Amino acid sequence: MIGAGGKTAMNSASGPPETRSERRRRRNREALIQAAYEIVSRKGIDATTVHDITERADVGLGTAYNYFSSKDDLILAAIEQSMDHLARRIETVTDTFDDPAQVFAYGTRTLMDTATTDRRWQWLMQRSEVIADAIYRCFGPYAMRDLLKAREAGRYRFDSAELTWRQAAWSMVGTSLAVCENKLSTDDLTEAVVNLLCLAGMDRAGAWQVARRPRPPLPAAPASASSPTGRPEPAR
Amino acid sequence: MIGAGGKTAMNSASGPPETRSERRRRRNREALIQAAYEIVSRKGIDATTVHDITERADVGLGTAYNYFSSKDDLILAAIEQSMDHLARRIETVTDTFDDPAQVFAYGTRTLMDTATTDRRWQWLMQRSEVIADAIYRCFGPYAMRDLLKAREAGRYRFDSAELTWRQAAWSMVGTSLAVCENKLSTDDLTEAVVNLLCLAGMDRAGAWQVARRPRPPLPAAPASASSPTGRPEPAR
DNA sequence: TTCAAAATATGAATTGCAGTCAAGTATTAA
DNA sequence: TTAATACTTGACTGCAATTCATATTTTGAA
Repeated sequence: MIGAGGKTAMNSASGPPETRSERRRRRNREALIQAAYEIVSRKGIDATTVHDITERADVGLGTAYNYFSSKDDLILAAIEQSMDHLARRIETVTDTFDDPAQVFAYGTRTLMDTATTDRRWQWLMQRSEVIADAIYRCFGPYAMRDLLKAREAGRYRFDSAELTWRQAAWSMVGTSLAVCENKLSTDDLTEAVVNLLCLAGMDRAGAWQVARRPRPPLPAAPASASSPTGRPEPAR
Repeated sequence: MIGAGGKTAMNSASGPPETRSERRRRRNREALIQAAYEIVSRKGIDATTVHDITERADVGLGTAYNYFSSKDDLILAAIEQSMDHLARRIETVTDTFDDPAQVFAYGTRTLMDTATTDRRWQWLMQRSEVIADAIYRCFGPYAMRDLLKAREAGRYRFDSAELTWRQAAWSMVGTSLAVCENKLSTDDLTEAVVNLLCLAGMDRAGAWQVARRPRPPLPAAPASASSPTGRPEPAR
């Protein structure tokens, strides 16, 4: 599982005990999401067939449609789970920051680093309309909270957090995609963060100052969601 | 034709006279692009089939593949032509501006207005990874020139025009898409422009001042590239 | 003007995949 | 034990992109 196994762990504590069939349903659903994530990571969204996924999840083809309304729906669930997981890992680091302006800066930078470094994310970048929206939704609650905190602290100066975050999310996708396609270098990411901080209303000097601070590493990811680096294979 | 018929007009002035077959090739190519544009405008990219396009262009199905390597390639050509046309129309307006900071502001605002208002563009937003890249490339030469001019004039303050424009292009797509999907209102576009001006290094007060200036209308579009407004029909 | 080689055009056939559904299997509750 | 219900399954359907063998047009040399 990717997104930390919430349900499994909570079972003993709360909720009605699962029946056999509930257990099977949950297993199937999770297996499908996990399989989808693995195959997409390897081949990219377009080259992944529903058959690939169900085969890997070891269920019948039709079963996928008992849980998800379409191939895209299934893959989206996998993407969201992985984003959710990343958001939590980022949170454990930014929780230790003193400067509220640095929280958003670290988050956006780490997101772009991951998108351009992790083989799994690189494929996703190709279908950017899906990704951008997923980023907006999955990281949105964290990001907007961080934006607002920094504004209250007088570090940022924007009008609508929602609009600012939407623009930031899309620009991150554009920037990351460009890095994946070697149109930008990894070094440009610092400047990209600077621009985002300006978008959020910092002055340029202050933005450079924040963006240049050393970045503590993320906590290690659990095995099934680890972050292999390198180029995806040229499948399809 | 959409993107102003360069070749046709130049013929009498320069270049070797076209042979019959060159003329036919050009006619076919243009007919395909025009047909692609019309059908996509009506039904959206996904619901448009190559068959639709060749039928409308009045050529055989296979002919499309003599000119374009794939459906996407063909549709991309149509999109680029229409963007090129819009860029020129914008240029005729911004040529009259005195404040260099206003040129980029007008361009980005008009682009988003068009994307959210013109039925033809609304469909394109659905495939945003295609659009964002096309915007980056087609409007890039104009946009980066305008960015640099404004920086020289001391109105903007960014580091790399390329990066700034890339981020701006993607955020415009994200913003426009959100407006198309009624997640943002048209009124938010002014603020979106303000944020973009901040991205380019203006201070917020100055940005609001520029973004609020009255915007002269675009020159009327030629018939084949006119801008019908309203929602696209819910095809597919 | 004639003709054959080269360039194009054409649409029927191929290919490949998303999604459906009738039939089979497991689970539940009485 | 059994009937009803819920879920699983993979062969099948439908559709659209792309290919390719054949037909047509164009060209230039004789």
